[in-house]
Amino acid sequence: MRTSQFLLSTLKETPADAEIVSHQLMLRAGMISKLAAGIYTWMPLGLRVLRKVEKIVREEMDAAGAQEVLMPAIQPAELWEESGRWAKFGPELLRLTDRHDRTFCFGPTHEEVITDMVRRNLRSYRQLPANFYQIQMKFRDETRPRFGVMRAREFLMKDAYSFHLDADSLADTYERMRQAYCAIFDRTGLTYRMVEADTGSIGGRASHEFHVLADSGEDAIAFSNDSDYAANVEMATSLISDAQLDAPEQEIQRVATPGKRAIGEVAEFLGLPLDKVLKTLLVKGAESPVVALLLRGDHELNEIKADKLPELASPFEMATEEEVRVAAGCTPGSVGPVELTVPILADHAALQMADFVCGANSDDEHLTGVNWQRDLPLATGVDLRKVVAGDASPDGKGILNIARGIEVGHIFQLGETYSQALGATCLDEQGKDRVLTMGCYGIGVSRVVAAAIEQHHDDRGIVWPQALAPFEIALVPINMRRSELVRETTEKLYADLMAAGYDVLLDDRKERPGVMFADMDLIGIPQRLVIGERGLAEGNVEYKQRSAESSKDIPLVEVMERLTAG
RNA sequence: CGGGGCGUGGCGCAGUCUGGUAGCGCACUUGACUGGGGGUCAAGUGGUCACAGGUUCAAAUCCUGUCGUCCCGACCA
Repeated sequence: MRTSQFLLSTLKETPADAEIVSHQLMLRAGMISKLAAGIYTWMPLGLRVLRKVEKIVREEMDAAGAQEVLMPAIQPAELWEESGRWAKFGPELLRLTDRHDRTFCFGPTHEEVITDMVRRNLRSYRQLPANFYQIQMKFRDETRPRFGVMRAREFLMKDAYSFHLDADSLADTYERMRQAYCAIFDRTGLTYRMVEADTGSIGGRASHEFHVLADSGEDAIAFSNDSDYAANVEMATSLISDAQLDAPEQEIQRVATPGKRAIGEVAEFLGLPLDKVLKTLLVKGAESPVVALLLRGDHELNEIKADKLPELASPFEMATEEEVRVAAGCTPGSVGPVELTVPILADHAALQMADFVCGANSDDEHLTGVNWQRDLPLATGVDLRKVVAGDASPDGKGILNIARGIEVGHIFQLGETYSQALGATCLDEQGKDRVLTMGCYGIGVSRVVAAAIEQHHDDRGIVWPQALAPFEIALVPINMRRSELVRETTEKLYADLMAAGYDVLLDDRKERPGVMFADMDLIGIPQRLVIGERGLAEGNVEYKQRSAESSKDIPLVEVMERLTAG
């Protein structure tokens, strides 16, 4: 491709409404163009990258035995009523009415459609297991679309659905998908982690998320420094430490803490570290009106874990100020477990505190020097908190680090939720009708593009991994219009590289070198060859990797082999 | 959903408070010079000032409403 025939719509200035670097760079590089909130046109440069991701995904899905289909973006409401999701889905579901007053939605996902396709077309266990995928635009009417294509309303997604007669078959395909996902993300050249994930309301046994690591990621991931263990922070279990409980040294004492409500204020006021202060949260209970949750002051409640406790109301909800007043007789800031008459659940770490501070169940007062067993009975220990960096890895190997990640893939075992609701069945070997069990596997294709930039950029622009780059090699001739030699050499190189199968971008614009360099850097072409008279006089061209600090001269005659060598 | 900001040429912004013929930088066009990291000079193109209504002799500017867009928040005691 020649720049003279390619829309290179680069900007020097950063558009004001782009918050994160991938969004800024995608706009500046001219990859995307905004049409409305969360809705973007993929321009030629951006589309090339999107297609690279798609190609990798498609190849690996095919290799893993999945069959490609393409389902409608517009889906009839009836189908969603059958699955029960027409009512369940909120305003995120974009609903439409056609001229005949029939109701539709723009598909945010395709479980219903695929299950319908399967129930109409699959009859026999001989056709199973079957795994279908598509790469398609979805629409979710997010409350607050942001970060460009990272969290867009319209986005390109690969979704796959597998169908099985039994759980073993599902587990087989699930494992195959897990491996296919690893192959896919390996090939992108991105640094990622596969993590254990919350199966959420959908249920099912196994669930893994794939996260591209980047500081701007919206999710926190905990992973061991000494094993393969990795989990969403929401999911990571905290190990019960076997450390001995320190013996009490202080007497229990009531102290005034006027106006100190937040745990940090109390600790600061008393001149104590956060981990000496016990945090008491009152939440709505399942059977009693409120339940107290105890955490060490420096730990945070993991609501996902709390939500799963049978003692608590589901969904998880904090008690109101009035409920706190009724149960503890004080404002939320002064609640403590001593002589509290509601059910108490304590995080394991909270049970190992000694001589700690807690609320006194009286406004503006706290207790110091509190100790388990002596001053109050040992509470029931549960896993309540979010893990923090430095915690022991739950598999017993190494300690946990925490990194930010961008969720780009999610696989999970769906079970019979949709096949049951829609009546997707097949005959088994005995000729009996059996409800199919399903797996579901997604990849946010357009999000991968943004995630790649979040992970690979510098102050000059994008630094594409070779596998995702819109072009692999940039040819930058210096003074092509004045020098016959430069022009001929460049044209020959261009033809040779194209013939060798490279995606090459020849910058044949009538621009000054600085402009060409800046543009090639901004759009992130991983390799660059500069052809100038100066170098050619020595028989050299200048080679530079986008990620490298400096360039080096290489003999023109060796260019082809040097590039092939990487 | 709640709160806040912003809508002025393709992009970034000034002008709004204090009403009086719409400006700057970048980009774009043409020419000259220049020619290895966003160059210089000159001449140009391009704007119903988001939209609707109102006040006024006069509205980008004041008032009312609508729409768009961005940010923050949705309760860790």
